[in-house]
Amino acid sequence: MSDERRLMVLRAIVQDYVHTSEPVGSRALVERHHLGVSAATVRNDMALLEEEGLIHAPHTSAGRVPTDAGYRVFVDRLSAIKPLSQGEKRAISQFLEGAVDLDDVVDRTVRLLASLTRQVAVVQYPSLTRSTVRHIELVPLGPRHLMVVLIVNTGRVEQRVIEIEPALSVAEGDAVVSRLRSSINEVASGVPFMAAATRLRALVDTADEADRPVLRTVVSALADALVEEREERVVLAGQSNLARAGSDFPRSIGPILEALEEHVVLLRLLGQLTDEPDLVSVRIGAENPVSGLQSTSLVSMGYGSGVERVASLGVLGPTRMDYPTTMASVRAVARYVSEILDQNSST
Amino acid sequence: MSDERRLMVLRAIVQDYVHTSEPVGSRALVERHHLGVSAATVRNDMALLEEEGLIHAPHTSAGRVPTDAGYRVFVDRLSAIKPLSQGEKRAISQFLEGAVDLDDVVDRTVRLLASLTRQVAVVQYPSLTRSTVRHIELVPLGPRHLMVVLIVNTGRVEQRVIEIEPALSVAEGDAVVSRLRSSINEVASGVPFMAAATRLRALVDTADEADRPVLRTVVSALADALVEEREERVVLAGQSNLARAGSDFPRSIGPILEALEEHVVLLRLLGQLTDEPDLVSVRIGAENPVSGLQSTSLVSMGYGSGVERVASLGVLGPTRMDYPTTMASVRAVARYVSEILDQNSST
DNA sequence: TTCTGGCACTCTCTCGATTCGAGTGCCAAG
DNA sequence: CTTGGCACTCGAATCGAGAGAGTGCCAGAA
Repeated sequence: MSDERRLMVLRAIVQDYVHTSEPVGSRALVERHHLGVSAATVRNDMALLEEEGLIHAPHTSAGRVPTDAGYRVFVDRLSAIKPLSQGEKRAISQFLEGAVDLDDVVDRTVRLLASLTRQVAVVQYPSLTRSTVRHIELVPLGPRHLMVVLIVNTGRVEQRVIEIEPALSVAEGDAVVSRLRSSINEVASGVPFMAAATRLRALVDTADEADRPVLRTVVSALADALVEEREERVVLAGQSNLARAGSDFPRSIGPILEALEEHVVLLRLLGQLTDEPDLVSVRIGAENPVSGLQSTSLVSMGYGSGVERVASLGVLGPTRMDYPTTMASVRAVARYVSEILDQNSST
Repeated sequence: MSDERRLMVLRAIVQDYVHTSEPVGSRALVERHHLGVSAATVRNDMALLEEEGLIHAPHTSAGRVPTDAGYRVFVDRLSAIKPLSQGEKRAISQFLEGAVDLDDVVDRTVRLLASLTRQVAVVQYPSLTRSTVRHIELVPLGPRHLMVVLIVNTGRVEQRVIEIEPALSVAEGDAVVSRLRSSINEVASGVPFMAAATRLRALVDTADEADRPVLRTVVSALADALVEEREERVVLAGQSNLARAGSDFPRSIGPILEALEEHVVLLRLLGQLTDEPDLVSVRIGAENPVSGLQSTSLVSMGYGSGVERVASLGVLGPTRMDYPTTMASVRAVARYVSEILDQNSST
């Protein structure tokens, strides 16, 4: 029995269903795809596919619809990522070139991804876990306040205003601050976050007795910023695309929108990627652990500067989506963003 | 003829309709509200209200529904902002207290507003137009690159990496940078944006001949950041609330979501507030110039530190909304955020 | 004048019955 | 193993009747 053909049939079903969004029957199938067999044969194959749980009939006499498992097989074995046209590639790079800073890169990326795929785009801010400190700046704002600015090699800037005790003297304030600035940068500049945090803590103990109280406050603010979970942010775009595809969702799109507002959950989801680099990951329907997103698929990929993955981006849409093209778009965008970030962080 | 009573009837209609979301008939009206008259009398009043264009019957024999104009009259003349309970106020201030920086304030505000009103919340980032420069920092990143960091009195930080020509010499680089840093801060620190931009440009001409090329680049980057329109950003939350109230929208919620993604348009909308401070502004249905938002109402108010309005925030929902409570929430949140910002910018 | 009760009328919504059609499952023959 | 044929099933669309809610209007009361 032709395993081969059965998979062809599955592929045809997925393609047609994605295209028409209506259950596809045996007759329509043989007409649209020139499988060399008759409708009856296809029906037999369909019965088998249904037994295997790859397709499913909404009711006795309607056509078949792929199940989550069916899409899974399709994605894993029956489709290749469709390469983008030259024009599309150019459009992507042009759109991203113009970004002025990290916020802008992220913003443009998410919009680009949404308009490219006509789905909901999700972009995680480059995470700090692998980042290094580029520079730390201390700015006195008066005798009792100091602004601590942490500049990250990804281009991100993090700042805190701290209150210091005792107050800086007018006479020595500036001198103290520049002393601290240089010793802090000496131990932390160019150092990865985790290491920087421990080194800084060590610095407190070896520092000049007089500087300790202030230094302690500064370091604790920095350590705080270094492990800051808030960094873990996501940006969304294209929510309106959900409404367009509204009929694809069994219940309303409400639960989906709700889930999308739970950024913490989204982050966890994006974090669960298989860690293989340069590989598009697809999570289909109920494979998705988040309630509310069980009728959606998430196509995502890591991106970041250099070889190490820094964060993830992706798109979310109905399980009935055009996987090959969506995957192509996600991959292309992830690569271009990585390039852009590379350029930025090497300057 | 009792003008008075007719307005009472209008108010009752609005209240009932907001409550039940179904057209309200004369019988139900006299039962729920103890107007001292009979249903027939109310019917006569309704006929008049309809002539005036304040209410409208979906079809011959259904109840009446307020028109946009009807809501307008209700908001302007028939309702008072319902004060929040002590507990709600406490909850608001507690929720906002914990914010660590400006991004966090905005983020918390928008979420708070969304969950408080159960509608879509919109918060504009504090605008720079009235802001002053708190400090400008130059950080050398190598011989040919310099990071310019602009710190604003609202707590916002803006940064740019620039390429300089000619390259800084290893020997003199640091000296040049600190010379520039101090002269720049001398003219720009504490100065409002517009003034700072012109002063900086003037500085280029009076500066030491040798420093000019670098200074020119720095100043142009700063001027760029100072007028930067990108500052004009909005943050949204609570989109899922649209789905919940989905039946209130004639067409789907798609167009609304689309409109919400056009941040530029939203900003214009928020900017069109009546400028009276401390006053909640309401734009109802078709009063709203944006296509796609014509079946929604926007309740907004300015906020900001000090007396001057810095930006706006608000909520967007179906025209059929509970105006008194929504207005109360918006006002309360706007006030608290202003307070928070006040505290921050005075440090 | 203004209000009220009564009554005929209109329109939507719901329900059930009927019909139609697409698609299946199965079978017997190629 | 494939194919054509055929009976069967079940949802979707159509139609009509009936119910119900609400109005508009009128004539009489206050």
